[in-house]
Amino acid sequence: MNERIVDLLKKNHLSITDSRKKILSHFLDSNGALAHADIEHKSGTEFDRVTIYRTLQTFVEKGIIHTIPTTDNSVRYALCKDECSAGHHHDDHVHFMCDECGTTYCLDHVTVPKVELPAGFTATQNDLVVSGLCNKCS
Amino acid sequence: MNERIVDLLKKNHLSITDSRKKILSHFLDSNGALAHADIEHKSGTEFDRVTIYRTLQTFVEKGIIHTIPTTDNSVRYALCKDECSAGHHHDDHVHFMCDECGTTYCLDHVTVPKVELPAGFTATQNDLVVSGLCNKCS
DNA sequence: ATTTCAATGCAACAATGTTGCAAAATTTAT
DNA sequence: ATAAATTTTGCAACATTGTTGCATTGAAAT
Repeated sequence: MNERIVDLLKKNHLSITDSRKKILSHFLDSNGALAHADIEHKSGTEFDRVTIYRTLQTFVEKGIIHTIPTTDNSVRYALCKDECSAGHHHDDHVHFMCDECGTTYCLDHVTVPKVELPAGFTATQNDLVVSGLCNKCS
Repeated sequence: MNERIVDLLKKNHLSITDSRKKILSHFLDSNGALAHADIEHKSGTEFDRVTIYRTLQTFVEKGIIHTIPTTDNSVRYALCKDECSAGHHHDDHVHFMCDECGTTYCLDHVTVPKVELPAGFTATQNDLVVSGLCNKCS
């Protein structure tokens, strides 16, 4: 587990620091997506708020995590699949937000169907946000 | 134009006030979606910030406008189609965000294809967020 | 081990959103 | 049309969220 984290950081030419290792492990531990506040609570007073912001920013830039569009417009992050972190070619994501418990799931196996766009519009990324009840709440 | 606004407010049992009329007209004037900040700028110092927040909240509750999930997690609002404002049965939306100019378009005529969900998951709403270049920026 | 460079913590700030309450405006009833 | 009842607004104060500059600390390279 710890090796995987260190590898991920090395591969992206990032210094291996406590905060980065801890924050990455939070993502690996949780099956869902995390908001900044979640990480702040999980970490207690271990790290400065600013450090968490900057770490998340760095991870997004490196393609380790990605932001998720949500219906309640709260900022959430989730681990990228390998293909995503490799380059900066964005790919499509399907996410499920539970209206009851608020958990956000990444449905990686579901493919986003391509949609027809009006003339002159070109798409580089498709995000499908499905909301409803998850398997635990229904 | 003004009649349509008054009708819309009356239909939803809302008092007809300057701020509501003005904010609604901003939505009718713009083809895209608006953020709170957009409305604040368009309105100048005419209304208090709090009034704008509360007006938008009210409109969302009444189903006059809806929030849009965005990739940059900024809160945006757009007018609902009639079917949407009628009841509170959410329906599916397709939105397009231009990476260049940031304009958000509601693509009402595009239908969201249903996706297969894992067992135990039930969907009540599907939002598809497509990003790329709009017809003006490509 | 020492230098070099990157990352952190702190403080201060900016933006965004919320709440309570009195004043003003709108609607309803007389 | 006027007065009472209700809703909406503006103000103030506050809470949350996110950003920036800079000195200090820690990691990496020589």
